[in-house]
Amino acid sequence: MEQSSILSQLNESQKEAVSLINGPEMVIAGAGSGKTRVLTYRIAYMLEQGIAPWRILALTFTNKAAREMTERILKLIGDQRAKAVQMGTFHSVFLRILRTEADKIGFTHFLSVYDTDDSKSLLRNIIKELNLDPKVYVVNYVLNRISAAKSNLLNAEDYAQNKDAVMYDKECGKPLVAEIFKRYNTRLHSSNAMDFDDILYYMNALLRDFPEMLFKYQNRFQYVLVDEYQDTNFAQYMIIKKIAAGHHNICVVGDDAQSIYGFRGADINNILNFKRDYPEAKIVKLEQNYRSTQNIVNAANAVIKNNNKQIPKTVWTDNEQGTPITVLSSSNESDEAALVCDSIFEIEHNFHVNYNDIAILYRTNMQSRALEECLIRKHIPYRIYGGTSFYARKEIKDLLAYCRLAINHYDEESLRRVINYPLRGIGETTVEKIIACAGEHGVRAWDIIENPQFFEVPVNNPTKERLTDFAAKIKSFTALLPSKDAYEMGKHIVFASGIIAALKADPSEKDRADNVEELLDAMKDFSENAEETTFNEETGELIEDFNPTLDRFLESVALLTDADQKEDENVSQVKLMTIHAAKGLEFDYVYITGLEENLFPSSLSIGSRKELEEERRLFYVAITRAKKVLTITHAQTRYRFGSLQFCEPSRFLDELPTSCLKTIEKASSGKGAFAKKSTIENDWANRTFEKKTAPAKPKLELDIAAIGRMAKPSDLKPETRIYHIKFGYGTVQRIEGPTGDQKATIFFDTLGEKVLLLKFAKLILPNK
DNA sequence: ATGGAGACCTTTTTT
DNA sequence: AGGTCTCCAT
Repeated sequence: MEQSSILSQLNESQKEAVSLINGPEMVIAGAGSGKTRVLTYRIAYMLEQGIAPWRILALTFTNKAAREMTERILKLIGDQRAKAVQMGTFHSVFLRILRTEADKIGFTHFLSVYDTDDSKSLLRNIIKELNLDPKVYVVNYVLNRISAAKSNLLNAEDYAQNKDAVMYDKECGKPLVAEIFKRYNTRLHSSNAMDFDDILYYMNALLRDFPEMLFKYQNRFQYVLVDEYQDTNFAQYMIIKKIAAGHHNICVVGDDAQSIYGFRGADINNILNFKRDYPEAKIVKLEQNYRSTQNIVNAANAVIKNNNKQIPKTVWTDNEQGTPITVLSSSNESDEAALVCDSIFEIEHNFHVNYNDIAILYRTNMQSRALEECLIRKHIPYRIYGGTSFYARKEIKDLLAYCRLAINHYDEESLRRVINYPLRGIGETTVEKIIACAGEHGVRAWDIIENPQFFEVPVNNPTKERLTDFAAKIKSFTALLPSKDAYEMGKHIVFASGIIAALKADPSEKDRADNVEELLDAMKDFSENAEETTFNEETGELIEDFNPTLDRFLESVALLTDADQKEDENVSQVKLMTIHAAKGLEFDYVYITGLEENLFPSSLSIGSRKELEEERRLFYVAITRAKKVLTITHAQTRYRFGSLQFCEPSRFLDELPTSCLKTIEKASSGKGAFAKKSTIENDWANRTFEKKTAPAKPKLELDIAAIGRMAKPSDLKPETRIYHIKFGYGTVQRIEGPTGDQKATIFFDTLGEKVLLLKFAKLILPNK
């Protein structure tokens, strides 16, 4: 065969991974080895070989990854056919299919997707209805159990039959989880709704129970590609297996060393056992790292070596040695934040590094607070990814609930959400009566609301009238759906529902009103710009026609993840995110913070080897995000649950090879280099920077931690007892002056009155 | 009904 | 510590 121009841009193993398009193949792609490149080139190559785009199913973990890949393929082959590749997340591709085939599994095309909040809210209601103690039946526990079951393809009946599951719940003192599960599923079903896990569960059920469906989709998807295969769970594994059984053209790409979603049911064995599932499978290893310096690659390798279970591979790089990794020790989290911010300030100032090329990573979202405070203080632009997402906000959920309800009247969670918002005199008691009444009659809450007279709900007549009024309003929205696009609908609903009036009536709700506006903007953008390429299944003809209807907007929004947020390339901001959120990304400069025992590795993982190995993989992922410079920090104390905790440096620090590190002062005693009292000086900062950062003074700061914590201006009021390193204990007399330049008058026990500038004075708030 | 004070709980990680 | 939830007073 003639050498394809696509293949000529690849190294030998990449070429191998791309060009073997028939038969099963597993690509083990080490960090930074060009995994995305292989996937996109492979698809481009397939298209070039004449494979019809709609025969290709490519599954990713984020919409963003899918979008980027489509764009890259488009660029590679310069052909609109790229858009017709069935590329998307597991959830979005399968949801689309389930909508098409909804009647087969007892749903309608307009089914709702419950997000985690909706699921929790429904569970809370069920627990209440069963008169169970919500302190015993903790929603998170119940949801986790149900989610894990569904991810393993167990439905409520299977669960109730499963001795291990039932036994486990009994031992936890929660014997009725199976019963809650059953009711939860019944309610989801009668609400014409699915939760996230249902999308996978029902997709598998569709293929399992309907041979014609299996045939249809096996035939449609003759080539299956799966990205991040190490993070697939059992349900995903089974679906892929079923579809791929048709043509055996399955290509999975992943890295067992980067499997970090075990807690969510991802099973690393899916990748470890691929060869067993497909004995004829070709295994290709991508081991050359193009991303990072040698120091970083070596450090990552040394860390991951401590894990037992893995596919043997040697990641190496031709890149330069690079800057050694710096490990910084700080006395507490604000000190840690200050070290990071100072360092960022310096590199920006001295090397004109774009803030976009800098990322601060952490194990848990809560760690972002101290960092954020410091970034604000130092005027460093930043953006935090994750945390409460836009679409989880109350006002946004309210508006979306109206939208969902207009499309799917049976959506009980949406109904509950807005039936009395804005207030229309339908209280909690009435809602509960409706739900109870619906249960008795075996109908939906909506049926009752539409006709409260008929079902004899025990509420008074004015209330009944309010119910029918509400139903009429929703139906009036529904009537507009066929003729209006998402934006027109959104605009109409915002006004007609009274949401905007309610928000505008209260000046303190200004932010919320703005957020609603923002959602409308998103709807507008969707209505004007969304496009989609579909195809005629018989003729393979491309159809570019797209109707930006409200249901399509909701669909696009329901499965969004934080990673999917649009990037604004024009702004320059330091990025803050959890390590999980950073997977698949890369940055020139990376700061990994909070390398402390019980935080990273998390206290919840320390108990088992398996979970500890997952934490180590997480550390591996974190290290390998860095292209040029990696800085790792840990704090000696940290506030947790409102009280000061002493923190041992993470065991992972000891796994970093000294040859990759900057300077190490060996501790005179103790096991590892990072035994409590040792510090690593940031002499990298001293050498390169004109303006030195104040060197850390660990001894002094340890003392601070022992006495109390650094006082914030807001802590200081007259009568407050404080401690000053030089002047000793004293009592605050008064605080005066403008914020940021305040003066404190303090009466010291031994020295008498002194006036100190808060900006400079290191005042400590002693522990009681 | 509305709001405020106090209890209480949080912490992995997220599709 | 800080946010959410609950219960009590208005």
